[in-house]
Amino acid sequence: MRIFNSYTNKIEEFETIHPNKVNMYVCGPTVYNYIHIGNARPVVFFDTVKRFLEKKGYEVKFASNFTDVDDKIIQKAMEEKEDELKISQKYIDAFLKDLSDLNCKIDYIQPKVTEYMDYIIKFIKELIDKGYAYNVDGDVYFRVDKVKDYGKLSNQNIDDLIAGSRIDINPKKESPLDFTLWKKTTVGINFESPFSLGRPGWHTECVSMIDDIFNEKIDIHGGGVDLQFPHHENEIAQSQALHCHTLAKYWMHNGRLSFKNEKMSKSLGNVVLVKDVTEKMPLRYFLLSTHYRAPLNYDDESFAMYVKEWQKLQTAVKSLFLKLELDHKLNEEIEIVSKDILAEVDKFNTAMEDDFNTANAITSVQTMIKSINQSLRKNTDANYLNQQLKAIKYMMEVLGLDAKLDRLTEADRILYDDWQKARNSKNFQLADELRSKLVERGII
RNA sequence: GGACCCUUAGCCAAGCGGUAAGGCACGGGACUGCAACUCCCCCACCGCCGGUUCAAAUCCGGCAGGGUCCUCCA
Repeated sequence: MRIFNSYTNKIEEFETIHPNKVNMYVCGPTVYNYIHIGNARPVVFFDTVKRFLEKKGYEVKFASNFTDVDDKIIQKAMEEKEDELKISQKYIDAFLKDLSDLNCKIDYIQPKVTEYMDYIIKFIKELIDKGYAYNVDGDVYFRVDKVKDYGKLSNQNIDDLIAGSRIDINPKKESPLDFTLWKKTTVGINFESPFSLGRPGWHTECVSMIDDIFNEKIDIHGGGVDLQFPHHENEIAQSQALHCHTLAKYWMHNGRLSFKNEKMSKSLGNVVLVKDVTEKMPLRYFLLSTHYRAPLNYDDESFAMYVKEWQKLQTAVKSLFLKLELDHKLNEEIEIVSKDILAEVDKFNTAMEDDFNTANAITSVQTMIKSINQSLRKNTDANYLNQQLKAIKYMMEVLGLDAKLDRLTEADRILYDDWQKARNSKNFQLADELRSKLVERGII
């Protein structure tokens, strides 16, 4: 398996640090609002990565944080005259709901900044003790020029960064590039620390959590490209300072999502929230339709295409499942031995192993769909149909696409029989009534 | 000002030196009680110009257009 490593800027053979074990971390949301579909891209993508690694037999330890201490949350809390923790909890719940709707597994480790305060403080203290951080009147900054290779991940050199720096000059900092580890403040939620009453800086949160949860260099660190600089660069700097390593062996960054070729942002007023998109599976399908590193553009016209494709996919899988059920021939334990099906599954896996090329993997899904429809037209034997079902289910599980295949109840079978009888006796009015019942129950 | 990326049919999108995957739409057939679904066929010389090569969408150079990062942003 090959993965593009943003740190080295190369496609590399994937080798885990420990045999058969993958430790991975993805930067999670700052919970001050509902997430939009751009936020959903890394979530869905890395969920897919995890699914595939697990299918390959890796034991995956996956963590993704909730930033529940942040200026934006404080601001929101003041606006809504609500307690900050309530605000963040509200949006954590909403986030998890969106994830479930997008069929993302939510059983991963979910650290919150508020629950990690002791550890974060200890982490900052250690940086100060080792001379990598300094305290100025209660504010603590990280000394960037003490770390060599700063800028390697985002491929920028320090001199250019300083020259192009548009950050307002902060006289407390030794260098404009130094970033905040601890901010002295009494506004909003704050915590006691040896430095001052205040709260931690964003860049130190993830790295502290990783340090505690994994206790060593991890295999994969993921997030959106926009986090590459400065967030991930700063995480690496802190890790270099304390542990002399780059925090993660493979750094993975997904490309941005735009809306009608414009940046999706609140200021442009073109934000599409996940909760407002009713077609959740098509959304997931859409998010995986382009290679994760490429930019992805959302507009209603192209999204409609994916809605349609999803329906086609779902129809085929449901029909196949239904046929086997009605014939009492469903066999989920079957082994795939048919050469053409094996070849397609193989092609699918090859695409996924090639830096998670979901776009090409989806091609295999479509090929399977076509061949399923073909065999449903013919009188294909149940053995082959069961193998096809097994193959398509495997692919859909990896991609996290759920067609909701429920076993038929006795009542369902009777309903279906009655429908067929009505049709055969040309009682079309009754047939149509029964058909709409079947559709309603999601059977056909 | 610095760093970097993209441009493939009407639309979405693979490919990454060996002669254009796939999907949607369109058109032509078939199936069909009506709907829907489905099947078969058809559908591109890869932004423009030049270079390297036996061979280029794929490498190099120039031009045009679009975008990203350097600042909170997934």
